[in-house]
Amino acid sequence: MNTHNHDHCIESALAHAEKRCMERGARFTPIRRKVLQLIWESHQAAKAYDLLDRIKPFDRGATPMTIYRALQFLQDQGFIHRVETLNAFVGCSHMEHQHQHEIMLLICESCQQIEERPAPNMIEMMHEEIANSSFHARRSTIEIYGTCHSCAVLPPASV
Amino acid sequence: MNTHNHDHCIESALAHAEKRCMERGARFTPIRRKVLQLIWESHQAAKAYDLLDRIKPFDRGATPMTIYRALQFLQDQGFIHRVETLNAFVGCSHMEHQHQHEIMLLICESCQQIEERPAPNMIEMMHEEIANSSFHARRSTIEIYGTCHSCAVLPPASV
DNA sequence: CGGTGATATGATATACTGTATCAAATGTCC
DNA sequence: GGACATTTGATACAGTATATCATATCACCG
Repeated sequence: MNTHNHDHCIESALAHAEKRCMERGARFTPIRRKVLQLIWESHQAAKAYDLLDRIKPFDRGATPMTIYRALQFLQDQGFIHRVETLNAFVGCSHMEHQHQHEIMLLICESCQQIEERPAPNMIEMMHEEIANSSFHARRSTIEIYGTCHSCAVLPPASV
Repeated sequence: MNTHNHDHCIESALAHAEKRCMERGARFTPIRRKVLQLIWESHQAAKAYDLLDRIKPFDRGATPMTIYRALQFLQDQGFIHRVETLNAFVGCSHMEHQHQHEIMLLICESCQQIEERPAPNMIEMMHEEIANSSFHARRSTIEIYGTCHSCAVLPPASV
């Protein structure tokens, strides 16, 4: 994850989002596009007020509402995930999937990069483990903290 | 979970906490005890500022710091869990366990009651699912939203 | 086209959540 | 009973998020 063409990540995410909006008749406005682009500038989670600071050079009148509205839209469309344990947001890297709630976020405590992974077997095991309490699960938030491969091998290269 | 002697829950939790503090040489001060008691007044998650309002009749000079310090202590001791998706706190009902991080919280969207359950198999499955990404997991937050048994059977009795 | 209703943005205020800091009080232990 | 650590008091402020009303833009249809 450390050695990749990150510009491609960004372009790909934006293109994918644009396509999805077309299909759904949703409006991928300049603000929404810019916020998504800013979020994708790294694989770390972006905080709302950091995004606000970073969008101001492009949108001088931006306020918290500007950001939170865009974030809400991007979440509704499944373009980003909220990282609950960080009060922050990260780009969704599995936009092609339907069950985007059945994922887990792997959060590296060393480099802060976040990897999204589908967790179908884990979710199935969860349903088994709650079966005898007769709880009907509808959605789940799964956030795992630890050390990513890169950081386990060598000191965190660049943050 | 709806039909139980809840006074017993509270007394049991307080007694258990007191015992643990004794063993560890930690101080179970009146403030800490009161906050834990208030949290245990229901099986729903308690918000910090609600706790503040509710402690004021007993501690007129209480401030946010009063609450947050007590919450920090109770968390450190493993007496409560933070519910990340709610910014709220709930009593820990498995104080006897050591691996108190390997749990999941089942949150009923109807009655808001929260059940804590150990999730050993789920955690093991998680480790399997992340093995090929060479991610080393250290701790996890798992919060499941859905419908509890009581609410599936009959309309939410009392909130 | 031009109107009309829905959607998006601007602008302001405010609510909610959580932490920093320094001083005073209390407990612990020799 | 004095020294040190822990807890609490008190004040300020940082960080996160939403409510609300006004204005602008878009989509669609007549």
